[in-house]
Amino acid sequence: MRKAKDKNTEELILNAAKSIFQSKGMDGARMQEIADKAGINKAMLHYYYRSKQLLFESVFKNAFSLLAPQLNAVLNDESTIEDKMRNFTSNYIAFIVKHPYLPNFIIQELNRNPGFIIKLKDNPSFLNLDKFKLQVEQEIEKGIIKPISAEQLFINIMALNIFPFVAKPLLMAFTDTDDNAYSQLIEDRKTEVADFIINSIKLK
Amino acid sequence: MRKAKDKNTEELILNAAKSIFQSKGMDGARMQEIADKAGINKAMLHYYYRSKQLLFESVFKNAFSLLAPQLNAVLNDESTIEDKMRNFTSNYIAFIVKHPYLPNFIIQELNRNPGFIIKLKDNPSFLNLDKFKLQVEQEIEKGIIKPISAEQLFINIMALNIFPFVAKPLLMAFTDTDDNAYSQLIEDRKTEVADFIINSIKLK
DNA sequence: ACATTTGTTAACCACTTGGTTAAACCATGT
DNA sequence: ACATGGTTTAACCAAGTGGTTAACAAATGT
Repeated sequence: MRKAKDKNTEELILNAAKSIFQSKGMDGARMQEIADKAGINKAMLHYYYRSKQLLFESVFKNAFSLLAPQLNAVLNDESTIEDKMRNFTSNYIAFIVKHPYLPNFIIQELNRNPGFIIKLKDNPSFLNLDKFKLQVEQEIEKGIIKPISAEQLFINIMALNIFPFVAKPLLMAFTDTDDNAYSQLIEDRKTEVADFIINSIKLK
Repeated sequence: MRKAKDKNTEELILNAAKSIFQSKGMDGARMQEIADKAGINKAMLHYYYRSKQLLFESVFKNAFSLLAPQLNAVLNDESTIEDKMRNFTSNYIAFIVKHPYLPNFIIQELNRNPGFIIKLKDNPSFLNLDKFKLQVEQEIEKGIIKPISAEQLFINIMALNIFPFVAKPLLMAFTDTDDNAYSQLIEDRKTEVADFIINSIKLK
């Protein structure tokens, strides 16, 4: 029974920590609150993760390893850029709808501690734009899409997909929508964003 | 001499608070650190602003009142949508380059406390999309631009302009650029973003 | 000149913070 | 039965935290 119990508590802590860290950030989170949420004693947090910093890093790496691979999968598959866009926006928005705190959490904590990403870059499964870059250049040469820097295109894709989640309260106020209406806006973006990008870069 | 000294200290505090709050957020900021940065005693912070919360709100409102009016000015002027795009992206990116912490600060703190924006919405100078919405509908009807919801277009504009600042560490890692190269990418976006939007929505 | 108001300081305070400790608990192997 | 190992707990701790206080300094009004 020992191993089962171990994993249970450890996971209990990690889930509670994820929930608290992602909604309140490293600075706003309290170890006691995480312990309460996990339904265990505060000392257990330190027993399993030694310190707040290490517990936080576990949560962060966990979150990052959810967000990044999907990017890689799409960017490196064999479909055309147009198909990539339709595939990606639809899948990615659906994914973030299920994990709405994730992008903001990662962005916020990377801003708090930019050096943090250096460790992640060493990981060989870290996102690599080379293949996508090559494809963009080839499609430009073939006259399929208009000239554009692959980096700029990539930034645009990320911006259009992720920003509406990160800036939700601001955009809700500016567009004067309530929660339901905003969810509908997001839902519409699953195709809107792809259309917007393709319209912009495709040569007819 | 009293008034001059008052304003001096008060402003000293506000500037120090702005700097600390914008880089560390409400939770990460320490009153002592703000006092040190302002070169005054910690008690002065409370003498002038009563509490951390009130000092923070002063900084926040101050920051917000910098970011919002420029949006309003562009959205409500008389130029065509194409001109608006070129004008806006160029001006707004130049503005944020000068205040790089601003968007992230506002977005982060609004996520921490979404109810916070309700107070701001009451302000009559708060951003209003009605005129822009009308213009979009008119240009669609005239066959100048393709059909698109004004809200979606607005979100796209905001996303393309602001996201590269908010997600800078992440995008630097993904595009594998250093600080200089990234600044150049941003610089290029002053025209790139407008082109991207106009290409997408303009009918030829 | 002097009383009053405003600005500034150092010392202090109650409370919260992340983290520790020593003792208890409990499943297991012998 | 009992020793052993990891697991869990309550109580504790030092270092901060935002905030207060009482005394002092400086300017102002009369």
